[in-house]
Amino acid sequence: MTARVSSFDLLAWLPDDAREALLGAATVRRYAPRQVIYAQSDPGDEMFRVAHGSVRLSVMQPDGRELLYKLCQEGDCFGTSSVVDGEPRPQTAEAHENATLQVFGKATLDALRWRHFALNDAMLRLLSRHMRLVSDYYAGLAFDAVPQRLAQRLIDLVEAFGEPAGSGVALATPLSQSELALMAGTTRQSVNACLQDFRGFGLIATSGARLTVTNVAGLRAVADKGWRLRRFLPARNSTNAEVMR
Amino acid sequence: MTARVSSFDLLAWLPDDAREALLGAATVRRYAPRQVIYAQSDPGDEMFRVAHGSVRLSVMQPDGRELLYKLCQEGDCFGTSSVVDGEPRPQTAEAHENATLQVFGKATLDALRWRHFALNDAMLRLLSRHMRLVSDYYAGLAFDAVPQRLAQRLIDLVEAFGEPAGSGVALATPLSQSELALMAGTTRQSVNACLQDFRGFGLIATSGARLTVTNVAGLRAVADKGWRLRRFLPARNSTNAEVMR
DNA sequence: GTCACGCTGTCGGCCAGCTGACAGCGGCGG
DNA sequence: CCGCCGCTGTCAGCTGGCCGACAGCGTGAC
Repeated sequence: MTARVSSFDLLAWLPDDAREALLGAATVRRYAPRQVIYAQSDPGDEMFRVAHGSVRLSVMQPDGRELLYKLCQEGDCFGTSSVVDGEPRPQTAEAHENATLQVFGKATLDALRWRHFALNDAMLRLLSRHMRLVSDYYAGLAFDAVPQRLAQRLIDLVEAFGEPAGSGVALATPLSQSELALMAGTTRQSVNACLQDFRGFGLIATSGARLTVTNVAGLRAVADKGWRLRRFLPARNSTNAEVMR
Repeated sequence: MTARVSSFDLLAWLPDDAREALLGAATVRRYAPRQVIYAQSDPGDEMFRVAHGSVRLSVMQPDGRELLYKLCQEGDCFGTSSVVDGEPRPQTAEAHENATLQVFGKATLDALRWRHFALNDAMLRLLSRHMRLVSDYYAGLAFDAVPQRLAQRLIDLVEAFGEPAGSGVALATPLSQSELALMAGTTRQSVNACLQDFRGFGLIATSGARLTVTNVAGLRAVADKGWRLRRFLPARNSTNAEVMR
């Protein structure tokens, strides 16, 4: 499940003329942090692209629990499924930081797909990628333990929002432990325990909501091979030490 | 999570001329039960449609655990993502019963998408549906308890493979409890306990591997509202009784 | 200053479901 | 007929992680 598919930028896969046609047809909208772009199970026939800022994609369970499965960065497109199949929105999208979005209506997209055939390929590819993302993500939820999932989320985050800083990679976006919990599909308390642990092994450093990853390779090892919370370890830690090597 | 999307039949969404063009371009292959059509992480550029029989789609975890997330019935198409994005197969496909498949190569599909524009729409829709299926499925894994998941899987199964029989709907496909466990993402033992329980409440009847659902509405109530295994109930069962009403 | 609020850090209790183990049972091959 | 194999049925024991609770801390409003 480590095969992360990076880019969700429809425009990047288009030849120049098609890209320009799309950009010309786009409406631009701005959103404030936490402002809802669309809500799960709403009808909808617009696709979005993040021009600036970041957007949270989350699914809400009937019982009220929430899963934050993707933080979109600049270039990422979302909201494609409902445009394509006319079914309700499968997820909620809201602005994370201040966000500027390009909006494409279904009618526009359909028309442009006729004029620029490459748009068909690009949209197929986009859906396919999104599916891989979702299934990798959920498979992790079902099969990996909390520390692994959390490590994986941190890796995803530094890949998308990391910026070099001193002894490691700092996250450009501040994230509370509760938000991390939503991403990893666990509770704040468990996230806290894990982060303590990661810090203890020198994988990350924190100062407030500011998080820096100091050992990406180590984190990746945790995400791949597993890890046990110190809380649950018998005595002098063995397994974790050898994971780190 | 109850919004099941039923059909995955690309051909059903096409106008006659496009459908016939596709059928004309298809190769036909036959597979014996348990024969592998393609394996997860293989490269691949063919899409398949079940002409006859049934096909298991499963994902294998690095640790060897397996999840059987869809049993394809006649008409269902699969293997689309790799055709579209050229990435490795995200799942393993193998014949469940004897199966006859129509095979469509990437080159064929690309060419036909030019000549029959509707094929673009149909493929987009297919991917979108598949994504919804996968995410609903996994979300259930992450959020629902074992009895709910199992009930949901049984409902899916009767919808796809049910045939009226006496006092209920019988499954045309015999399924072992281990296979049900793979579908529900749990263990054989838990499946066993659940089935006992369901039987005790008159939701299902079994004779060997032959399974009959006698109360679909009741099962749906379990899938939606929850349920506790009798094993874990305090004393005289309260919650379950009221779920049944 | 101080109050409120949201965050981090910590702990004990609890429980669903996984693990491993074993018994019984039916069908099939030799 | 016997032995094997894969299936169902059952149980005791264990454990990862959820839940509720509470303390401390920093920041911003008034």
